[in-house]
Amino acid sequence: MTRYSAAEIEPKWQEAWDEAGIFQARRDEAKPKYYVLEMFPYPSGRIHIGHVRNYTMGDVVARYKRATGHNVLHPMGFDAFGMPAENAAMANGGHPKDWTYSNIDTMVGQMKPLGFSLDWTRMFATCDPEYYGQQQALFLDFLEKGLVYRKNAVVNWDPVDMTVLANEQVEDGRGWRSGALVERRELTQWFFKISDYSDELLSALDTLDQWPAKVKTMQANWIGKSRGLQFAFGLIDAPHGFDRVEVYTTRPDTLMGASFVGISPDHPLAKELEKANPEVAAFCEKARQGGTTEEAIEKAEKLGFDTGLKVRHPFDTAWELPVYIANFILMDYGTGAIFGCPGHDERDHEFATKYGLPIIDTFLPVDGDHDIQSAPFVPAKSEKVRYTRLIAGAEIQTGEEAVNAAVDFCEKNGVGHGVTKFRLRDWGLSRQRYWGCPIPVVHCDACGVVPEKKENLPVQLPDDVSFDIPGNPLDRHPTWRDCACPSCGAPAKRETDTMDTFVDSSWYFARFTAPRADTPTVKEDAEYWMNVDQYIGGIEHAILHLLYSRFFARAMHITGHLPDSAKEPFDALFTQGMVTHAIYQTKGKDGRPVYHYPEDVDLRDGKGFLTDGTEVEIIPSAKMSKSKNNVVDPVAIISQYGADTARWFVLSDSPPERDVEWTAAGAEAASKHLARVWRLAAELDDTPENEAEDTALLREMHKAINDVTGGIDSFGFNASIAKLYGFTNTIAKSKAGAVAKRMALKTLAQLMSPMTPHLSEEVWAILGGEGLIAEAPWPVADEVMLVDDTVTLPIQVNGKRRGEITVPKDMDKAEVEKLALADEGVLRTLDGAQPKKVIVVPGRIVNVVM
RNA sequence: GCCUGCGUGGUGGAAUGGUAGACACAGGAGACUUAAAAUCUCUAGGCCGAAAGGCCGUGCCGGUUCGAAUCCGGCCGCAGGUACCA
Repeated sequence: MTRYSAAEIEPKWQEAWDEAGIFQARRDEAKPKYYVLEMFPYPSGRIHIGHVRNYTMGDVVARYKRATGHNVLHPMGFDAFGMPAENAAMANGGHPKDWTYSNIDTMVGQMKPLGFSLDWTRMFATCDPEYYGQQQALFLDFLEKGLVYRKNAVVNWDPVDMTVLANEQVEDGRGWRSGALVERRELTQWFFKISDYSDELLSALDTLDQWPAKVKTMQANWIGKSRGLQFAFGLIDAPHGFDRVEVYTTRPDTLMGASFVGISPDHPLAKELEKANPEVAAFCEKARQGGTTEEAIEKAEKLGFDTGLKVRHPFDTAWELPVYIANFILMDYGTGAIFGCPGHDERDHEFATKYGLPIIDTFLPVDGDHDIQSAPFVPAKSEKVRYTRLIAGAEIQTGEEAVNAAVDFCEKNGVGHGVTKFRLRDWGLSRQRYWGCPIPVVHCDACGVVPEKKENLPVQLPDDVSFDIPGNPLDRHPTWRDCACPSCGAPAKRETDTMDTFVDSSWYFARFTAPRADTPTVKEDAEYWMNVDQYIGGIEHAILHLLYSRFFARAMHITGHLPDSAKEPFDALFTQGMVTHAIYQTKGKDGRPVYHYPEDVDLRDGKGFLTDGTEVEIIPSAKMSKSKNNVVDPVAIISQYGADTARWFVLSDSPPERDVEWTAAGAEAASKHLARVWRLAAELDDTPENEAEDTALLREMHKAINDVTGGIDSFGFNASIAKLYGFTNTIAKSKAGAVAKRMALKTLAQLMSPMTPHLSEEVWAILGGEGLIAEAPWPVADEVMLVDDTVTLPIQVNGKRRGEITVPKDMDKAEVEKLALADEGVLRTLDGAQPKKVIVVPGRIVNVVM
């Protein structure tokens, strides 16, 4: 070989690793274990550059940990259930199963050439009956322990297609296929009791010291612990059985600013009024229109309906407040009823202004005024304010203090009681869809809801289904539903709801420890491999997936499937940024957006055109998403430059946690650099030794070991790569002898090996390294070689740099000050003036203040 | 709407209280070559200046500090999440 050829060396070394079987994980008590896991992909069809970035990061960690003596588990699988497979079946015919497994084949075929150090023998897809059967077993165990139950909850209902829609399928309040106005409709659904663990899931965040602070903050806010007052307003002239309206408020201190009571359209009182009053019924119907997302509800126009009913204010029985039905109050939150305080709440202010309700202040800025009529006064709860209509506590106090005082006061006076509530709701897992894990229960006329027997698991999905009409094919399957009641044996019907795909991804990390076992986990394997030492995935999973997994680990512990120590299953978390790309969109005949692949769009002068000349609308920087067609296929880069170049390239430049707008500029340069490293090794001559040059090179080598290792340890792969560029330049320019250079190059190959494993093996072999570099121990920096004797200090005058001095590392402050004041640039700037003060920060800087 | 981040040259980015722009891309100049490719060398934030040097500069406005890209307050823009996309 006369030049670097990725095509020649990469398959060769992949074979060598395979033959040595070094990536197959086996329990070995003699070594510390290390479990590194990247969030497994959805099999959308082809891998995209974001996957390459994600899995390369994981592979760097896996290879580095292997080199530092760890017994590494690094598995891969597929999150294979979900809507896109059904959408594909609807759009193009075919079966979700075929579509999914064929995608998995393609993606595995694309991943293997990248040379990831994965234990492929552990691979599974969540749609394998072997996997989801064990998930059904978990479900039954959870059910037995009271962790699962049924209740009503709202879904997006498409009244034309007569089907439940996912939030994604609701566009501007209308069904994506029918175009009909979506309504919120109640359905009986299965729930996990995650809310029982709210407090624990919140407080345990403090123990996750290797998680990003932002993820913990997001989860804490999501769980949303609040202290408030629950009390009842007495209704005047209420319908029979409705003499009270129970409300919950986090701001009881503003009770004297109340101007109305609002109830949800799904509140029992609203439903009662609806029966007798067609006007109420019409309003409630309108109020139920639109999707179920928090965003849709919050952003919708605030609508209210005055029921004509009044309640008495608890502290002034002569004070009557009107009762409104309002579309922004959800039955799922709190009690489904609120009191409105327009003076100190944006939403209530908007509502009061619209319906001409009074706006009353209860507190104002400590010194100053605030025009409460034109805008609400909403300071942070921690800020001190001056109360004008005080319930309890000091006149001037923080909102927080006032809330506590008000709760105490109300309790003493028999107006309700203080309660702690959480925003976190129970996890609805029912999906009215085919391509998911069947919920293993049976509905029997005599026995009710009966769990399926474990020996009958898995409850398998039937293959003979069609997607030509909307709705759940399991509901209309002629025979699949029919079964015998596991309890009494009478004919019964299977549950046709399947599980949310978040269930599938909430325990796959545990399954990887024993992927073929005939129980969900195996004690010895779970105890040995858990926890995941390093979990790596997208920030988009910061809340739901991670919170659900934390709950699941607890539930699996309770049901005996995970040890107590695995209740927090991910020791360290790293959230890598997303790879974003512009979306190219045109409008179809029906006015709906049509998305175009980047490779089909010509960019000229900031505008994009299709091959037929049509201009496309460019939506900048969005998460790569199959449904938006803004994905970039890495195959072109891999086939042109090889896997190592692709790996090196996705790690260079951008810090791993940051989002990157994808651009292929620079792949060429990455490839050139790898070729250069290869050439340095291949063309190593036999220059005789030269002590000064050799030592200088070896010093740089130890610094490189130190810096590159530090970069990998802290997920600063871009920083490691910058150092590796620098070290390569140093070697190339060095006049050192062949012995020192060989040592430096072998070290360079090792330091690069987590990123560019194939090239590193090749260079290692060329230089006569022993065995596989993948099995060589990681180099260790010699502390002595890292220390420089002198240091260059910048000298500032009034914070502006005017010169620099080079001094011995440990020179004392007074001496440094003297030299600094003698500096030419300093003297020129001082221009004879006496410095007022000189600040010397040893080893860092000198600042002269004049 | 709400929660969480992010914003630095033509571009990706470095610097987490101490020399702003490391390293790299694109650019410019040059060497080698008949030529090209490959490789190598130099250059490079903006403005003024022949140079020495000076002034300005990290989304915008203000503050703290001897010193702020970094800390604090307000604003603008972008991204992620918002419980049925995964």
